[in-house]
Amino acid sequence: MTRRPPLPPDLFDELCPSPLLPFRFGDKWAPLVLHCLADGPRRYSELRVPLGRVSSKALTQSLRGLERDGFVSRTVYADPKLRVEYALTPLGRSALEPLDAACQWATEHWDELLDAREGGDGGLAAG
Amino acid sequence: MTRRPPLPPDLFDELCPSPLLPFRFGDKWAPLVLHCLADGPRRYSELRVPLGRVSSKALTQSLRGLERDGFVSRTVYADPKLRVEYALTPLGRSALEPLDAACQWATEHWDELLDAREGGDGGLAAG
DNA sequence: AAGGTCGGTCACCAACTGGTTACCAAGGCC
DNA sequence: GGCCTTGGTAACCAGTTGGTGACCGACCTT
Repeated sequence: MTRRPPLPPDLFDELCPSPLLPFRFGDKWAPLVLHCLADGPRRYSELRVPLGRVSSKALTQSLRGLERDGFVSRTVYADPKLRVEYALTPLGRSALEPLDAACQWATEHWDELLDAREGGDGGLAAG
Repeated sequence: MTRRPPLPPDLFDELCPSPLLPFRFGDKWAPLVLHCLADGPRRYSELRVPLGRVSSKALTQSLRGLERDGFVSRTVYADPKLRVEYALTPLGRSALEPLDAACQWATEHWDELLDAREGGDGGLAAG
């Protein structure tokens, strides 16, 4: 297992468009999970760090959904002790492209999105 | 007003990835609405045709959300009689790019998506 | 005058989403 | 032995989403 830096707790800070952009990929946490897996497999407990407010139930749900739909693979290692790793499948990796495109679009039009929201009730459509 | 063909009732047939793709843009109907507006303004009743199963309430909700977030504009004409037209704003038009990218991705990976779903319980994550 | 179309609103309701809390077994550490 | 970590599951509950059906005024046609 290559040594990669752990996922920082502030990976998704308040200004990151990912959680707020009007695109949804799967459920609430799915796009963030995919993003977390972009640079290699991660363990369940690793994923919880940057997501912060995710409950174990919600994360499990997201992961099960992503696994069921073929975006991530789940591998259990019992080497010396229990370890579960989630990794992107080729399908999941290919999905990062449109996901990133959506994220980049949101970043580019962030100001317009905020302008439109001002004077409204403060929520993106279903977002 | 240029003469454009009316929206066909079968615009979104069962095999069209739009309604099933795991990306969500706003609420359930929003991406379809945006797609319907791609080639020019449409009236409320025009939009109901291709959407088919949408209730007036749901369509209104979608449109209100898209309007609030700056994706579409709503214009009321009382010329001789009441007419309400919805049109894409520049922001809404720009959003078609990542939306189409997502749709194209889903089309390209349609087989894989179906394969993954077989043997599952038949639903895309939150889709 | 009667009925249809247009563009909705309102009340009600069922299903789904997602959060909280408690709980669990297996293994490691002190 | 006792507690922590890991990777969850189960029960409960509140909020949101979205469907149905009734209804509405303004306008047009017959």
